[in-house]
Amino acid sequence: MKDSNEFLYPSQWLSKASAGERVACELRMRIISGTVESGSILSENQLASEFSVSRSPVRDALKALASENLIRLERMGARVLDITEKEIQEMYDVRLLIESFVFERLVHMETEELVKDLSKIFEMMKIAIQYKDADEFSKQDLEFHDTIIRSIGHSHIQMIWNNLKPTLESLVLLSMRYRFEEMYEDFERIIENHELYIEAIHRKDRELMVQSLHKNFDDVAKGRVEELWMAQETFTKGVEKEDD
Amino acid sequence: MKDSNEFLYPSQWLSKASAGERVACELRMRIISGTVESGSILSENQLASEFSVSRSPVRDALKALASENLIRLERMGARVLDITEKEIQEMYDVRLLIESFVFERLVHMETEELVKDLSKIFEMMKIAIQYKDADEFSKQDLEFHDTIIRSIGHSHIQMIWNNLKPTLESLVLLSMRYRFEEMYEDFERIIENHELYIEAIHRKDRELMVQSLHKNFDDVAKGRVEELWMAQETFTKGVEKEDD
DNA sequence: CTCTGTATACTTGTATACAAGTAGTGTAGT
DNA sequence: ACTACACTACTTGTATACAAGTATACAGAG
Repeated sequence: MKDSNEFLYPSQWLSKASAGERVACELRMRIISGTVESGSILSENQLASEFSVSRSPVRDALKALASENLIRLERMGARVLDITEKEIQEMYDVRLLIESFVFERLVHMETEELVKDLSKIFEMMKIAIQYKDADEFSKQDLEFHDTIIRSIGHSHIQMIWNNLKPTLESLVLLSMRYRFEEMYEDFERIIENHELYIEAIHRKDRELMVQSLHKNFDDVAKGRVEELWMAQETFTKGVEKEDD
Repeated sequence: MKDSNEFLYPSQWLSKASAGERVACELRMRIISGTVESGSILSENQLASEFSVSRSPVRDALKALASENLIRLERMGARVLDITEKEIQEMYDVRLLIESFVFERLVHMETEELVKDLSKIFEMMKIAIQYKDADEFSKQDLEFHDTIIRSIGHSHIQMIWNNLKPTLESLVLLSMRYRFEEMYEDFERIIENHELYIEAIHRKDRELMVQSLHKNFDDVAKGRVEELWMAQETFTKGVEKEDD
């Protein structure tokens, strides 16, 4: 019964996805979780046979992962890059850069609609926690930030976010699965932070925004990377429990 | 003799490029210059036959352009998005965001090597102006900023820049070709600004940095978009004069 | 005339085939 | 033992083939 699902990425999320996207999502999870170790060389043919698809979708996937800086396309094969503390910090930098920019815009905008949308997502996050559904929670968490960023209608900021999002999605998925298993009490705080976040947007309180922003970032990755990497076996096990 | 080169993108720059990159670069120039108008639908087959390649490289190119927000991949065909004043302003936002971040890092770094590298590029820019080589000047201008951004070794900031760079390259190419023809006197000021830029980095003078940063941005696109679009015929004519 | 079904000519995504180039291996000659 | 050369195994990039899906136009039923 253990072999029911060998994939790290939630298969339900891929219902409408092409083979290329499937390969990309799964490969991304494996790279970020460390299931495929950094430094190893991936070849198109090898991946094609591993995922039982042709080289075309694999090529698409590799291009996508390369643009996310998870692999580097070399003359022969694609080298898996490692995700160090530095990489995480860099993503943190970019998120801070983006969301600070977004906030600055939000202060001068009508945010009523946004706050309503965020509240809805917030409620769904709470439900996901109640039902201990790490994947659903992760999805809503990403959707939360996506909604905020989308709201200012800045296509180039959106582009940056869109490029960062897949990697972040993987990180959040892995992190949340781990914490549902091992640090369930974390979620009380996570929920509080999101509530604070909404409140900050509602009140257009820049100080509060930055504060909750930092707290939120800390919750996802910062300072937790090591225990994240230490717990790979939890990630791989954690996949099977979602299907209730 | 007018048909010697129907391409907008400098063909010499593509010597080591794959067919996919060629298509992407040329198509990008056509979109940004307005040669293919916004709203029109590009199909893979049509482009394949137009560029005399197969669909595979065309697909690569379309994916690249989609990630740069120049086209949107729809169910049937790829819709060319238009580059309005708003888009230009957005790119300006991102550049300001990136380079401000970079500067903040540079202030705490050893910049001697960087200043030397920039000085070299600066000299080459001056030569390019002397020889009225708009394409070479554009290349060096891009290389100038690339060098600055690369110097802080921040892979995610680099990613953002790498995604922005192709579009910017096209914009700069078109802008510079136009100005070599019509506004040659501009270059004195452009050169001054770059000198200021180097000086700012050398002295680690944040105020001067921001100042030259703004001046530099203004030089590329801001406030000049309209005359840029008005002068499409100059762009298309301007291609043939470079090959001396 | 309007609505509905269907034929057609597109589209995309995937699979496969092929050409050209590169790393690594082994072997022959010194 | 060591160098030179060629041969094999891969690699990538491109071309082509095919399956499945979708928009358009047109014809026939109401």
